[in-house]
Amino acid sequence: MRVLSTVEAIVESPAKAATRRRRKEARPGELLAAALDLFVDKGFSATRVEEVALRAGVSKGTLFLYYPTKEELFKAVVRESIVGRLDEFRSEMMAFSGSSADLLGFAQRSWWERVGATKAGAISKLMMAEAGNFPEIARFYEESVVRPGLGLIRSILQRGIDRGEFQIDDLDATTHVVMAPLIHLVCWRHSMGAQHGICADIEPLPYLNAHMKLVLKGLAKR
Amino acid sequence: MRVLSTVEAIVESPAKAATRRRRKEARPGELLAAALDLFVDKGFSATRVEEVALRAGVSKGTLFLYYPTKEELFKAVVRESIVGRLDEFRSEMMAFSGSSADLLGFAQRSWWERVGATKAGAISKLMMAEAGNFPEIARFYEESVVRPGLGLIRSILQRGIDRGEFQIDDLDATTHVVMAPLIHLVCWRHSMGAQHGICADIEPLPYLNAHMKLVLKGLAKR
Amino acid sequence: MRVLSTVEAIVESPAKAATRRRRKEARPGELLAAALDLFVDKGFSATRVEEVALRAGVSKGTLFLYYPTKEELFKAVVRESIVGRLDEFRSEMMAFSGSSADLLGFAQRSWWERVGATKAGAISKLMMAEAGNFPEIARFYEESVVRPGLGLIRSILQRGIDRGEFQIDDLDATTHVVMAPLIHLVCWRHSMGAQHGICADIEPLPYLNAHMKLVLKGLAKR
Amino acid sequence: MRVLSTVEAIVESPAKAATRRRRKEARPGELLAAALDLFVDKGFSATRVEEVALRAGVSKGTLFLYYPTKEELFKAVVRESIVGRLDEFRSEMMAFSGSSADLLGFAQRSWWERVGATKAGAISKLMMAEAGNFPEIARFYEESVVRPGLGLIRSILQRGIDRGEFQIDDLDATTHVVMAPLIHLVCWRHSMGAQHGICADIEPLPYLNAHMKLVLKGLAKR
DNA sequence: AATGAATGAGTATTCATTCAT
DNA sequence: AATGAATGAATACTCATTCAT
Repeated sequence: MRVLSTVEAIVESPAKAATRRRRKEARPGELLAAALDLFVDKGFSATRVEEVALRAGVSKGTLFLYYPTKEELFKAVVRESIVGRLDEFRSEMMAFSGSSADLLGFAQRSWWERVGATKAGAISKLMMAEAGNFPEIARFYEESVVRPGLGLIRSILQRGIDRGEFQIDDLDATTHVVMAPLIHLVCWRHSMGAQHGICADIEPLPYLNAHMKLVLKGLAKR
Repeated sequence: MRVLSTVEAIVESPAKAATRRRRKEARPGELLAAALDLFVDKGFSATRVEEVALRAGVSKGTLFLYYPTKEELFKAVVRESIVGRLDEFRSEMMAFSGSSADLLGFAQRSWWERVGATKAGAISKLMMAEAGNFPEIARFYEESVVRPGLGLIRSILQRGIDRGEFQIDDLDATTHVVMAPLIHLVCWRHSMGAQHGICADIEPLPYLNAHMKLVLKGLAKR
Repeated sequence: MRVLSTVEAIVESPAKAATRRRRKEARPGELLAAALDLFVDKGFSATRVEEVALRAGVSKGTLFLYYPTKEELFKAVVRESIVGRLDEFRSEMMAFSGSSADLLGFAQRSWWERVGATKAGAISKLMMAEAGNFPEIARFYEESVVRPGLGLIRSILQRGIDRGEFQIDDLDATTHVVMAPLIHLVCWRHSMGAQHGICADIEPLPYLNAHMKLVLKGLAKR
Repeated sequence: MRVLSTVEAIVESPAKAATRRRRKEARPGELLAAALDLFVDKGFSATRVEEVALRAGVSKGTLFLYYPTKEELFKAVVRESIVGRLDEFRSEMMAFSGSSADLLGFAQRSWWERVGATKAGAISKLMMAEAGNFPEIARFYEESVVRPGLGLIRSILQRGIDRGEFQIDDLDATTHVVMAPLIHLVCWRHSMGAQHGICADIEPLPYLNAHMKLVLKGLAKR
């Protein structure tokens, strides 16, 4: 038995409604962030959905309102952490006008700042660990992340060859070799390296510098 | 300390006893081999102990006779797959008298043939995936594999510097960078690459060649 | 007892208010109709309240505004589907002046047309299925449907005996036997018979004819 | 550290082994009996598998050792309670040499004693309640129980016609009508009738007598 | 009154582990 | 030592019910 004052009726109602709506729109993001943290940390199976929900500040039931199964949640995490990032990169590369060596260095730093050093970087380790159990996701990941990523590096190397800057015998294999230390870095940081005080982590900046130095000298014509 | 009843003592023939003893001694190895396969393939949680037992040709109960928990089984798998290979390497390296470039190439090939291409190589992927859930075993792995492995590479690089063959600014970081593509190769082969028909695998030999070419040129003095 | 705010009072037009009131009065009926359909079809447990709400065109929350629990909804469905039909029958029977055989045939057809063939007929199947879980409602059903129904048939049979038309040894048992095929018909139609293409349904009219023929010949004096 | 005496080794071991084996062979039956009780009583959904297990004197997990899902358990209950019974009947009917009226009476009594009055009788009610949720089981039930059952009655009626004992217009419809009171009896006894002190049950023997009397008179030639 | 987002108790099912034989 | 039947804790997912708007 509640009597609304005219003031309440006008002012309070829309405000509250807005709050609710804002929560609802924020939920998926909050859930994905929580899930990303936990999946990366403990792996897929060892993560309990209830934990994810609690970390996102909602109840178990609410999670299932947004993602119908744990597996779908996992897929959404992978998708969300990556989509769009790569297109961004590609257009930047296209616009680059300096030497191919500089372009490669620029690409490496961009990747590190926008992916490798962020939570999204952990996805690589996650996929490494769970690909065997989720062929469907593995395919999705390879199509939408791995292949485009390799393609990007390959196109830089090709550009270097075309401009007479790089000398490369086996382009495909070399593409993999150039990318490998980057993947390795994020995998390490989110597995062994995450065991602080137990395993030594890799210092990213010196590592990235050494990587670029080695690669550029290794690729250089002459 | 169990005393055989006369009935058992009479019934059991010497031949049978010998067979059984041989089986018994082989058991742990069979179990570890089966477990390694499955752990590498599916990860720790997704592997059911019954599957391991079945693949090893024994019953579930028998497995627990040898390894009191699934975690202990996992640790035993990692431990067993690692022992002693590196000392072998080290003494070979010590004895090597050619150029440091040749030594590095030799080390890479030895590693690939004796570790990377074998089941033991899969351990790297397994540790990458499970380090977070097994800190103790991660430490063990770091101490007995990672650190010595890095040490080995580092000593080769140092040898190259000392002999005026290599020019390296940041030795520690470069050591990691040189090793990274090797770890990456085995990780890939046992995760994404294992999804035949779904994800493209890396061709190991061209990849290893490209790796060595890039690294040697990248390290070379002048 | 809620007091409308001035805003609401001003904004809400008389037309809207009327519409809403009409809707509001119609709600319980729409909900019960939807619930009846689903309960009959799928049983109590397998029916989800959300489905009921959806079918009635309201939200889940609204349903609970009218019926505080699913059980109460169920009871309301049964109660509502039963009320008052029998009194109608009774007075028609009282007024009947033909032979008792004709009266029995007339009663059978009336029942079929007004109950058996309608949604209300489905209640028998529902009660058969759920009596064990709803003792209170079973009692209610027995008192307001079964007993009066049997009483009606019984009084027709008694009329036949009194008028020298029927010969019956055990009146109570025979009453049950005469009624049984009718109950069976509706139960069947709403269980096995409803599995179109899977189970053969019973053709009602031939079945009812055969029933009447058998019963009348079986009851006839001589 | 346990020392077996020769006596134990010889005597105890086989005995115990036998006990175990006997238990294992008895399990399915015990589980089905428990499940039948509960399914009949509470319906499929309202029965918890753990209850079934406990009533059978085993743990939840053990039940799933024998039946992989609740639904499979249900199917097994239906199968077990019925299969074979019908073939039994059929051969007895074939061998019958008396009048068709006697044969019908004999069939009715046999059914009652061996099915209707036993737990298996409850299956009819169970199917009535759950057919909508288990089309697969409904089909199985109709094929293996309903159709053969109706066929049996139909063949008796046909025999009566052929021998000039019965006069029947619509054989198919009449078959249903003759069977209906029997199905009704078991449905009633396991739903409304089971609510002792709440709903009046049907007395089976007078009911069956009245049924046979009505049917025989109703079918008789002349 | 109406909504639908949120809740959390409840349940089928899995699987590491135990233990009688 | 070996077996495999039995256990029961753990967990994904459902759904009646609540409640802020």
